[in-house]
Amino acid sequence: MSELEGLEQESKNNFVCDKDQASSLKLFVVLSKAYRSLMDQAVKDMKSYGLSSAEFMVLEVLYHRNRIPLQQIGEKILVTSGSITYNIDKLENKGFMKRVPSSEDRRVTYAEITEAGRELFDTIFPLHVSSIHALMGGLNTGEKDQAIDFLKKLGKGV
Amino acid sequence: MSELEGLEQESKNNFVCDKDQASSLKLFVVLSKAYRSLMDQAVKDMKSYGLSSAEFMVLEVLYHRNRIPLQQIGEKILVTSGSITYNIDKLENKGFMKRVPSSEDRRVTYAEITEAGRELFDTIFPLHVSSIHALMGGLNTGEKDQAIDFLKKLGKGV
DNA sequence: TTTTATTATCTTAACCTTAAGATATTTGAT
DNA sequence: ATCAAATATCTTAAGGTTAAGATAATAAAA
Repeated sequence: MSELEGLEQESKNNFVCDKDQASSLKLFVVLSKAYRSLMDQAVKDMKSYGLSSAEFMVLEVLYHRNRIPLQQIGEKILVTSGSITYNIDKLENKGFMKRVPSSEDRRVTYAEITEAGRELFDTIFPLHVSSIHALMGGLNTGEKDQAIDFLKKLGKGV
Repeated sequence: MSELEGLEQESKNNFVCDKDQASSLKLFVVLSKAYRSLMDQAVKDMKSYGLSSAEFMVLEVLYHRNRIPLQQIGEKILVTSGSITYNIDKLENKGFMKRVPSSEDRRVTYAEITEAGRELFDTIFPLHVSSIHALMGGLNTGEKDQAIDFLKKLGKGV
């Protein structure tokens, strides 16, 4: 299939931005691409354990906190209450956690990891970490530390 | 609301990974957070022009290519054909682009930017660039260049 | 030439997220 | 003690993405 059919022309764009802006834009594009390709792989890894990325993150929180109000999970992983309800329902149906009503504050429901959930996570977390580590193979340790530093600054700058 | 109700305990986690893995994981977390907070702001900016981020990206491609097969847009911005159909429909309804059937290959439909689309993008692209530039204020120019280098390596490492 | 494989677009259903708002409970102010 | 504001969870509807597959057209192979 030929791609030239008469009218095509490359770059009518006559907007030129200064060098600083250009490098900011480039950074944004490169960051997006890196994030997407890494996250795609990470998601595949989590799916291979039978968990969506949101479920994985919730379970990770529960693994470290054992019992925590639903609300606080949403704050930690930055999703809305609707999404928490949805994902907690799924994890509860799978038997990896259960809801426990608070006796102190009847508005509150705790999420509590079950033995099955803990066993699952004991198994998959090391696998996941080593999968992430492999993804980061493009940088050596010193570069990673610098990259961490830059990305922290970027995140805060917003 | 007290957060301690009897059974809580911090970190039952007894999995310890080596230092390299730990810094890979940290990098992944920091990258995710930076991406999300930057992208949240960028999306707000695009919404302020009346475009979703996907619509913005499609229009950006069209602005530079003028006319391009639908398929190739999906390849450029990494979305599936279903998503292209959805977003092209919206842009076409808004009058910013139109479908043009190829006369050479009847399977192919070109997306072609309209004058209205070009005018819109002439207006909003400089605004968007300066908005992105502001978001990147956490790093100076040299740091940006280094960050770009690292992120390229990371993206390729996958 | 006929068949087979590939390609481009569109359709549909499922999934996941958010925003808005409903309900119930608790806290704080008067 | 009462009323208003704040908080936690859930519900619903809408937006947007993907995966799978339907359809049609072209290219390649037998």
